[in-house]
Parts: sequence; C-alpha cells; structure tokens
Amino acid sequence: MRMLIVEDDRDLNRQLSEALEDAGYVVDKAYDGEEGHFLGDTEPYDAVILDLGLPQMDGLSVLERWRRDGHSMPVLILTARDRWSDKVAGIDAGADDYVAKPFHMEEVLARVRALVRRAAGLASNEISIGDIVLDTKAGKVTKNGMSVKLTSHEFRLLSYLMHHKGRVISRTELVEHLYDQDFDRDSNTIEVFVGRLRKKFGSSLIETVRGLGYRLQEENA
Amino acid sequence: MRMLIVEDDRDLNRQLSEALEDAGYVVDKAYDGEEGHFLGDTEPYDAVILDLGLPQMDGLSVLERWRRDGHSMPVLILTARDRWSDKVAGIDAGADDYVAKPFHMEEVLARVRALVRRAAGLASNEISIGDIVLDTKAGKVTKNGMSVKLTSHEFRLLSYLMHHKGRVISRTELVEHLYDQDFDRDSNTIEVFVGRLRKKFGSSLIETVRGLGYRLQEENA
DNA sequence: TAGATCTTATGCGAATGTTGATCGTTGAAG
DNA sequence: CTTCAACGATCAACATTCGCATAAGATCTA
Repeated sequence: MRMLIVEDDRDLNRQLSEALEDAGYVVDKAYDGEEGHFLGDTEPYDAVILDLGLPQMDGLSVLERWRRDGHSMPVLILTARDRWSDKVAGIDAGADDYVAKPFHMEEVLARVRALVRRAAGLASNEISIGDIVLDTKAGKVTKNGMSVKLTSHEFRLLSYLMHHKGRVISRTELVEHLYDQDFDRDSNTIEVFVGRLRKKFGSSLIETVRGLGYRLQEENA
Repeated sequence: MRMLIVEDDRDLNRQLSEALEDAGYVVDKAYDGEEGHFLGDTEPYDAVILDLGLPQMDGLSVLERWRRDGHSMPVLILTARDRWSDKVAGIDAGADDYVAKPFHMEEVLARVRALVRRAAGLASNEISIGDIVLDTKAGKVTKNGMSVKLTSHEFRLLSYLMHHKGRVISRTELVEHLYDQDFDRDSNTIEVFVGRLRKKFGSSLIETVRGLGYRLQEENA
C-alpha cells in the first residue's frame, strides 16, 4: 500500500509518516499544496492524508482538482480548524474522511485502515477465460472487449460454467443450479443453450465430455 | 436510498428522520439496540445512523454483530461521548464515520451524503452520465445544463440507478431501496417510473436487461 | 378542493424459453 | 473396417413470460 502525506508542518509530517511506515505502508511526502497536487495527480496512491491549511494551494482546492480530474483514491482530511462548515465543505468536496487536529495517532491509523479496507471492497468481480470476460457485478460479458448480448438463461449458464472452469459439469448439476426443483429432467434445454453459447463465442469455448457433461477449458494461454 | 436511524431519544430520532426525509431518503426508525439490530440484519439499507448509548443492546455491539454477520452497509456513529478511544473502538468495529453530539444537522447530512457516495465508489456529489448530471447535494438533475424537473420518486429512482451505473439492478432491489418495509412486491410501479424517466431523458438512458433488471450505460466515452 | 403525483389494471407485441423431430458423431463390438 | 447404438447437436415451431404504453383510479399536498 502506497500513501501520500500532504502536510506543511514538517514535524507533524514526519510523525505521521513514521507511524504509517511502522504500520507497513510505503509513504511519499509533500510539504505544500502544489507539490501535493502534482504527486497525487501523477502517482497511483492507495490513500492520501491531506492537510487543509497549506502554502501555495489550499487543501480543499487540491482535493477539488483531483476529483475533477477523475482521481478517486480515498482521501483523509486533516485540519486544525474544526468549525462544522469546513467539515461540510471538505466532505462535499469529495473527502472520504475527516480528522480534526490535534488528533491521536491511533485514530488516524484506524481511519486509514478503514479507508483502505473499504476501497478494497469495491473491486469489480471479473472472471476471464481467454479473451472472454464475465463481469458478474455488471451482468455483462465481453469478448475481445466487445460487449456480447446474452439472454438471462444464457448468462446464468455461462456464469456457472465460468465459476467452475476446468471441472466437468454434468447436465444434472446444471439443471439443478439453473432451475428450481421441479423441472423436467429429460429435456434437452441445456444442450440448446450450450449450442447458443457456442454460436456466440465459438465452438471451442465449451468442451463436451461425452457421457459426463461439459467443461470450460482451463486458462491455456 | 433507504436509511435506518437507531436512536433512543425520540425527539432526536424524529428530527433526524425529518431532515433525511426532506433530503429525499426513505427512512426506517428504531428506538433500541435490539430492534435496530434486527432491522439492519433483515432489511437492505444504504446507510445507517447509529447511536452508541442505547437501551437493550449498546450501539457498538450492534455494529459488531452486523459486521460479524457480513453486513457491510455504511454506518455513521452518533454519540454524546467524544473521548477518542471510543472513536477508535467504533472505527475498528467497522464504523465508517463518526459524529459527536451535539451536532449540526447540516454536518450529519453531508456525512450521510458522503457515506452513500463512497459506498458507490464515487468521488463527487455530482454523478454524470453522458450529458445528464445528477447533483445529490442539491437534489437536482440537468441535461445539457438545462434543469429537468423530476417528481420525488422519479428522482429517487434515477439517483439509485446512477449510484450504481453499469450494474444491472433488479426490480426487487429497486423496490427494496426506494420503499419501506410494507410495499406490495409485485406491482409495476417501477416499470411505470422507468417509462417516465425515459420519456424525459430519451429511451437510451436506461437499458433493460430482460429477466434481470435495468442498467445505466457505463460511461462509454 | 384542485392539482399534482403515485399506484393499479389491462392488453399488446416482442423476446425468450421449451419441445420434439431429425441429423451427426463417437466409440466399441463384431 | 464396418456397423450399430447411444449420445449429443441442431433447427424450427410453439408456448410462455416479460416489459411497455396507456389510461383510469387513488392518494397526497398546497
């Protein structure tokens, strides 16, 4: 995890970076708004600690410019002032959290932990196989980056297969997972859907294992 | 967006819920820890405001139990105490933010906005998609810079979709987040509102994924 | 109470799911 | 090597479900 600290008080900056480094983070330091803005704009940080009262460019402006430019890394605001209107401004400018000086180092660490934890939870859920990518969260499938339109059953079938790629899946297992209890066992719906998927993705995607079921090729890149 | 307020002070609870309702949220209320825990455990909230000092079960325990059971909705802790050790405990128990009583309603609103925003992985209070911009702070929507007049439910629906753009949202999920507990599950209100939004913004805005739900096109710049 | 907003009801048309007949393929036995 | 039976693939017709528009009834609000 790589962090940026933007704080003009050298003493405080050092205290913070020591504490964070002890906690196992890699830390970059900036001592004024311009330098801080530049670093945050060019380097990929997992979190930023940003003082509001800064020389050159004030913290709020730095934050606003980052957000306007589409940077969404978590930012923890640090400030001596604690009038509530400042807090509101900071939060609405896109800060993720807020600590008023003077603070206890423990609190800052706890909040940074929370920020990093939270940001990790937002990663999108993608499974890929060859040039096919299935995004379970967006409910979308792409092949070579091109979005492929699937019906809801086609999607569910593909999704199940991709979640168990490399394993042979019996027709029975598929039926059990795609349909509710009472469904005509000897119907060839599954075959039909496999066929439709093959038509959309090429016949090499789903391998049939005669007598047992189907299998998605393991990553054979 | 649907919120839960857990606060035993009836007066404060009412104040909070009125403010949140005015801001366009759907609000459920609980007046003790047990009731609060139960609701948070069973209903899907977009954010929770949780007092620490509660009868039946104390706030921190409520939070810990939620987290242990895998609920990850954002929680804003509210408390009269403001010793920093309580803050750290709260944060490490999985709180996302913290406000000390007495507070300004404005600040709570800003923090709630931030929580909801952050949970969606957004950096700013303005969400845009194509030439449409939704301002969650002002509760306004513009298309090509021109303000568009929406009714309250139209706004809520659009807001929820925009907070989750790119994802397929089921009708069920929409109903659960736009209405409180007792609402007829199989009603076609959602369809009707989707239709109205399409009439106002053009039919390409909301994509329907048959059998699954609706989706806002991801930024396809 | 009027006007705006929200909800329910209905019927149509299209997208999707299912079926069964038929055709192709596989692998083992003769 | 040929033949056969079992199994899987394919296709088109058929059935069903789903979503949408529209409008009327219900409810809220100023």
